[in-house]
Order: sequence, then structure tokens, then C-alpha cells
Amino acid sequence: MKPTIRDVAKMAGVSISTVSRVMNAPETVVESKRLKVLDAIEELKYQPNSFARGLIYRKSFTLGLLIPDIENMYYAGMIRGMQDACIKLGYSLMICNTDRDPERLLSYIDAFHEKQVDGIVFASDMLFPEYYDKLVGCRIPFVMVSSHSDEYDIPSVEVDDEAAAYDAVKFLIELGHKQIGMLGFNDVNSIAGPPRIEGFARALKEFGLEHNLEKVKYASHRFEHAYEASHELFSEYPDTTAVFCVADEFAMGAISYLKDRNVLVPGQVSVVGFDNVRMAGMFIPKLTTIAQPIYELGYRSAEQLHELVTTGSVKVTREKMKHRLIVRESTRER
Amino acid sequence: MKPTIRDVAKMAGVSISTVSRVMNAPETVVESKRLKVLDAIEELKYQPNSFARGLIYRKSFTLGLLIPDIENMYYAGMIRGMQDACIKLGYSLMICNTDRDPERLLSYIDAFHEKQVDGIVFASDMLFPEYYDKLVGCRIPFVMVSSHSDEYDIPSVEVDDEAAAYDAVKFLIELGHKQIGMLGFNDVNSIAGPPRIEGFARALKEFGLEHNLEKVKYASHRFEHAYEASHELFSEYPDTTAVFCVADEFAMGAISYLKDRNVLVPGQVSVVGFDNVRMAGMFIPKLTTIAQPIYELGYRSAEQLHELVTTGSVKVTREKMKHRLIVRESTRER
DNA sequence: ACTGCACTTGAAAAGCTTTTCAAAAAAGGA
DNA sequence: TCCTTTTTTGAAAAGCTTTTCAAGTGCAGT
Repeated sequence: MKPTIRDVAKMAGVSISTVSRVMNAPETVVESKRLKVLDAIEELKYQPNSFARGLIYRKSFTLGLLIPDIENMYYAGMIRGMQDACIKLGYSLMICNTDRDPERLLSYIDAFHEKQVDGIVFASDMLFPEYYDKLVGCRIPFVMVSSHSDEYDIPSVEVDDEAAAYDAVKFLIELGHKQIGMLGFNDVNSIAGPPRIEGFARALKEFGLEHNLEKVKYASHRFEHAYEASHELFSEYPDTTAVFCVADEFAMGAISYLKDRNVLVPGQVSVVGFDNVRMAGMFIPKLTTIAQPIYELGYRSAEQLHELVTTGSVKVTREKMKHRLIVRESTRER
Repeated sequence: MKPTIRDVAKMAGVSISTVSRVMNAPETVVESKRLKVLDAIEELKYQPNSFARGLIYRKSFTLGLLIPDIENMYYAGMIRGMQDACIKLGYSLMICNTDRDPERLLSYIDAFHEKQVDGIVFASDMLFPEYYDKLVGCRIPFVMVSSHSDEYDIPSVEVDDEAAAYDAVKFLIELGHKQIGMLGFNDVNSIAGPPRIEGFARALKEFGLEHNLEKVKYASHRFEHAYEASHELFSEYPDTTAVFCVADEFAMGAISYLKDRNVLVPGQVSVVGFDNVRMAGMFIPKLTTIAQPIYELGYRSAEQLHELVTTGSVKVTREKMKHRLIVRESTRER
């Protein structure tokens, strides 16, 4: 049986109130007793019961994180950032992987509700009314990361997807490429999808390359699908010399496809990715990519949630973080 | 303010005991009241307070997971497995990433203790006396995954590292390779390290290739280090034609190094990895590797922990799961 | 109509901590 | 030494649920 505050009190020969005080306001108890209590705590390895505490404070000091796919390398860095922020702010973190299953997401919200998490960070997904209603029904504060909501006024942190895509495509154009394709997210409800298409389009128009606008194929988050989509793209437009991919994993899929067809990257085709996951620098060739500040995104969203939880609102509700282009080995001048 | 059982009781015009009963033993309350209560619950979106519940049950229905490095792809699959098992068994999962920092690990144990997790799964690390003492001091049941303890009698699930390494090296030998190197874990306290070296040695001896025994270089879990270690290996033994790597990430590091030196894989050198992380099938060339049942390892360890938590012991304390060799594109006959 | 029984229901206690309030002790001043 | 003020301490309540126990209701049998 775990020791309780009573056991500590008995061992130290004081009342439970005194024990509680040495833990929460040590300066109010005389040194002699304080030391006895501290010894007893040490001796019994006493740890206050967080259920009893939670009951009083009405706080669990736990944050929940909802991510669509834990096997996507993108989230590993984000989790690290969030966890570091949580340590700094005194929270524990409960990570739940929805596998992009709405049912599962909803049931995780229930779990969070029951566990009384103090707040939730909602990653990447689109905030459907169904989710929103449930969340506000449960009265759980939440923020969004790598996503945002136009319908509801929810704090969020993300990168400027349109500008980032524009930069990537502009880079390709400046390299001299004229036949440029794109691999986008086929998810109808993708948050990052549309703005990245817009960025692609804007760059194309700006440089009078509108004939590429239709060269977009879609894949659903995974390597294999990107491989397939590349096949479609290059079958339909065999003269394509550069591809902008909305995820590093897509870039890897594209490069694998090209490799299997014996076309050289970057020799014959240039490929640029998006995210700069850790693997981007390990792949062969190393990926030129748009880097998102992944760790910082996670860190910041936890901070933002903390702000929301403690003050009831956040100062900057729609925060943007800077992306940057990292030129490595998957692109070349034409 | 979140609604409590009192609010539900008031709305339904019954006592709180009755409300509690419709949730925990519905058959004991007459239908008319039960329906009223159910309506009230629905109406208020009432969710029982898990603090109060935990206080009574002395259970949190939460499991803790301690992993060394969330950015290592190996753990993503494991987490998926554990999380699926947790859903099945009615637990929540709290994942903590120690970044291989003992201090941090210890402080996470404190956090788990305070949060009263019902049990902990301890992944990959070596169980130092310091950890063990703390865990038993906290009276938290725990199991180990991809690891085990020789000193203490702790339930564990893992792969047979010695046999797996043996199989990998034997495969290389049967391919006709005579000059075989190895990239191992440099971590002195690695659990998987020594048996994999032994497996390497056993295969070598069995086929009279003892002259390779010294061709082992060490790296510390990351791509960059494996790249460095490859440099050492090939500088010292330039005639090496095959490398056995104890992690897929090491294999990628080796292949990258070789690529930078313009040596072809598998054309001139064959490389075999270990783990079969998702990326193994995405890399160029796709990795030949020893596959661990990563998802199952995670799933099983959660089941095992559940068994330990509920019954106080487990039937099979040192469980082994089957590995298998997956031949892809990074190896070739000599 | 009454007794006995089974079934329902509500009151109260327990689980552990924090905090308020009042009492006790100590310290300081005269 | 006595009184006032400050500091320190303990008792008790609150926070929310489950569960035990006793009381209440309704029904069947005689």
C-alpha cells in the first residue's frame, strides 16, 4: 500500500496539515518539525496522491496531444518540442495517435475529458464542427499546431504554407526549370494542401509558367502513394524536370520512383521536399527541402496552450513561424 | 464549471447513488429512473471525474512508457502497438522520451509515481540498480521491452539478438562474402549490443572466418556516428565487402558514407541492417535487414504489463519474439 | 388484510489532499 | 510578570465518486 500523508504525519509526530505545509509552504513551519517531516517523506518515499490533489485543484497538470500518424517522422520532432515545453511548464503530456480515424479521435477526446486534461493540442488535422462541438462541450481549452481554423477562433501556430510553397517553386524556376510538377495532399480536408497549391500557382504565374498549373498529382501522406502519384505525373508529363513535393516523404517516394525508372536525381530531375524531417538529411540524395521549425512548433504550441489554460486567452491567436529553404542534393540547375 | 454527479442527480430527480448505479450497474435501477438519468447525463455531457474515481479504485487506468529517443523510428511502430493494446485493455498511455538522460528518466519515474500510473514499460535501456530501486521503492509494477535484466527478475519481451545477428552474418557469408565488418552500439550499457556481437562472432567462427572478428566499429545510435564509424571501418579495412549493422539507421549511415566515396551498394559492398523500421523499405537502396516484430513487441509488452498489474505476476517472464531476415536491395552475391 | 420477501433507493462513509479557521504557543513589549 | 501581537499548529471541511448498509417500496402468498 502506498504511504499517505497520514503515514508521514504519524512518523514525524505532527498533524497532516503540517506535512501538507512543508510541501506547499515550507517557510510557515518551524525548522525542527520541517526536518522531521522531510525525513519521514524521504524514508517512506512519499509522493502526494495526484487524485486527491486533482480533486482540489481541479487541474491535472496534464496536456493531451492529438496527432494523425505517429509513424510520420514529422511528429517525432514536434513531440520532442512539446515535451520539453511541458517539462518547463510543469505538465505531463499524453500523446494520442488517431491514425486519421475520426472515431478514434472522438474517443480520445472522451478519454482526455475523463482524465481531465487541462488542455489539448490538436495537430495537423482539420477542425470539423463535430470535433469543435465535442471539445467545447467538454469545456477543454485547445490550440492547433500546423493547422488552423477559419470558422472558429482558435489559437494556432503554423508555418505560412502558401509562402513556403511559393519559395520552393520559385527556387526551382530560378534554377532554370520550365517543366515543373507537384505532388500534393489528396486529402480533401487537408489544411496544408490548398495553400501549398496556391503558392505553387502564384510562383508559376509570376514567371509566366502557367502551362504547369495542371501538373499536380495527389497522394495520401504515405511514401507508397507518392510513388504511385509520381508514376502518374511522369507518365502524363514525361518532360517534367522538377517536382515540388508537399512532404519529404513524398519527395522520397518520387525519387524512389525515378530511381526505379533509371532517371537521375538531381541529374535529370530536381525534387524539393517539405518539412525537413530528420530523414531528409539522411536520404540519398539528401533532400533540398522547405524546413519547418518542427521542434519550435511543438514547443510553442505547448506554451500557447499553457497561456490559454492559465489566462483564458492568448495574445497572438494565429501565430506564424518562419520556414526556410535548405538546399541540399536533390536539386540542380537546368 | 464541469457538471458533477450531483448535477445529474438533481436534474434527474434522484440521489447520487442512483446515478452512480446507472453507470456501474444499470440493471439494478428501474427503467423509468434509469432513462431519466441517462437523459440528464447526455444533456449535461456529464463525464465522471477520474480523480474521484482514482481515489476510490486506487487505479489510474494509465500506463507509462519510457523510451530513449522518440526520433528513432524504431519507437514509432512500438508506440502504435502499445497504444492499440491500451485501447483494447482500457488504458491510456503516457509516453515519456528520456533522450538517454538518466536524470530525466528518474524524474519521469517521479512523475509517473505522482500520477499513479498503474504500470510502466521500460524500453530498450539497461535497468540500472538506481532505476530498479526507484521503481520498486515507488511500488510501480513494470516490464521491459527490447531489453531484459539478468540481475532482477523482471518480465520482458524482446527478440533473440544473438540469433538474429547470427542469421544476418550467416546470410552475408552464404552470399560469398569473406571480408565482413560490423557496426555495433558503442554504448557501454547497451542491452542489444553484446549479444549481437556474439552472434556476429559465432557465425564467423562457424564458417572459419575468425579473421573478421576485430572488424567491429562502434557508433552511438545516430546516423552521423554510423557514418563516422564507417569511415573508420573502411579506412582500416579497405577490402571489406560486407557490413552487418545493428540498426537500420546505421546501415543508412554506412551506405551514405560509401556513396560519398563512390563505392556502390550493393555492387561493391553489401550492407544489412537491423530492426526493419518503416524507412528501411523507403531508402535507396532498400535495406536488407533483420526484421523485428516492432508493432507486436509494443502490443505484447502492454499486454504483459496488464497481466502483471492485474494478477501480480506474468506467466512467461522472459518472452522472445521471432525475428526474420528480409532480403531487399542492399546486399548481393559476391 | 397481513406477513414476508425481493427489489429499489438514499444516506453516509471512505479515499487523500489542501485550505480555512480557530486555538495554542511563542515572542515581544511594558 | 502580564498582556499583546505574531507565529505555528491542528481540526475540520471540501472536492467527487463508489459502495455499504439500512430503510423503504411493492408484490405475492396465505
